[in-house]
Amino acid sequence: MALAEGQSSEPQFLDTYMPYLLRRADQTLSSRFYTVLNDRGVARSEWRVLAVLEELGPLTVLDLTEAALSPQPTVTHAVRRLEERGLVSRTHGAVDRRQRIVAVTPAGSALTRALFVEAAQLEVEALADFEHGDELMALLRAFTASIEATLDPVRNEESHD
Amino acid sequence: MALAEGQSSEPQFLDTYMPYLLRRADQTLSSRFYTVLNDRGVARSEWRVLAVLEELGPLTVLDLTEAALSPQPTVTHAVRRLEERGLVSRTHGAVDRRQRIVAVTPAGSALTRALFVEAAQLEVEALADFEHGDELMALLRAFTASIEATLDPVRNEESHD
DNA sequence: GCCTGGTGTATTCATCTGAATGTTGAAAAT
DNA sequence: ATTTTCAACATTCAGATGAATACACCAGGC
Repeated sequence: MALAEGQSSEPQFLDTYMPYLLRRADQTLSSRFYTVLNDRGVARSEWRVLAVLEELGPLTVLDLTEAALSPQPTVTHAVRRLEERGLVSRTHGAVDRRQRIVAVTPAGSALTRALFVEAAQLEVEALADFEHGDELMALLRAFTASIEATLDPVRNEESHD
Repeated sequence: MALAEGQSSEPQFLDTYMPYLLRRADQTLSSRFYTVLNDRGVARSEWRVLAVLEELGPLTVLDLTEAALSPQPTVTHAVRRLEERGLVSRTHGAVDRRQRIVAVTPAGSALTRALFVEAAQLEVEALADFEHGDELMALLRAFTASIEATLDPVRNEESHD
């Protein structure tokens, strides 16, 4: 990949552009796990829903949307497909009948835990040669919290009710 | 968001799962810029192509695929759409006539530089309240390099020819 | 009760994505 | 030169995505 002619005006944009660095790290790290998902016939949006449900327990669609970092229609579609495969169930909310409470079924939980194991293995391998994994995680959590505070300075409390 | 009943078996998977932390940081950080892209009618895959071309100069489709972190068909589609809008040009490779050399046009360059400005502004705002931006970036670069070395231990050299 | 405004979820539909495959050209072997 | 093999890119097509919108239900005022 030979370098080009002019282009000295924007010498180092990408190398100091945080979203690019984050995405590049994610992409590089996750590529092998995406192969696993493809082999299991699980879309990435479905994996995100399953992982969050397994981790947090039954949730409404809106809570799922926030936790799974996905738009609400994407979550609804993913949940429908997962329900058709018997991996999650949907029940009407008791207090608010508009809400749909989504929960993993035993089959869904088994699949998700199996994926957790594979994901954890790949993570261990990836972090084996890297000294500062804990430090990086701590910085990422702090960074995310910082941005959320900047974007939305009002509600510094969550799930307080 | 009340917590659920059982689920103490996997207490903290997501909070120590690097891809989730990376994605969460990216998502939170990039949400406002995605609004900018939507307003400009630029798909994310197109933005990635434009940004890389502006940064690195004319590239083949394969080099674009690597740099833009996108699958080859996605890049080809994005390039076709950008060409239809007059934002990039495609010429045949001189040495290898299978190759297509993709380059930004002046119009594409102007648009991309405008997007760079907006992206940089949002980045500055996001990093304003965060002390360890440089440290985080350095760790991300080192982490990505570490994974790449793990995945592909052979070629420790790139663009050496 | 009946509106009216607001929130949670589903649906629609145009578009994007990407796995699989095709096409074209280069390179090596004979 | 012809064949074979491989690499670069394009195309196809089934499915995923997500903005816009519709629908269903709740809550407050009357």
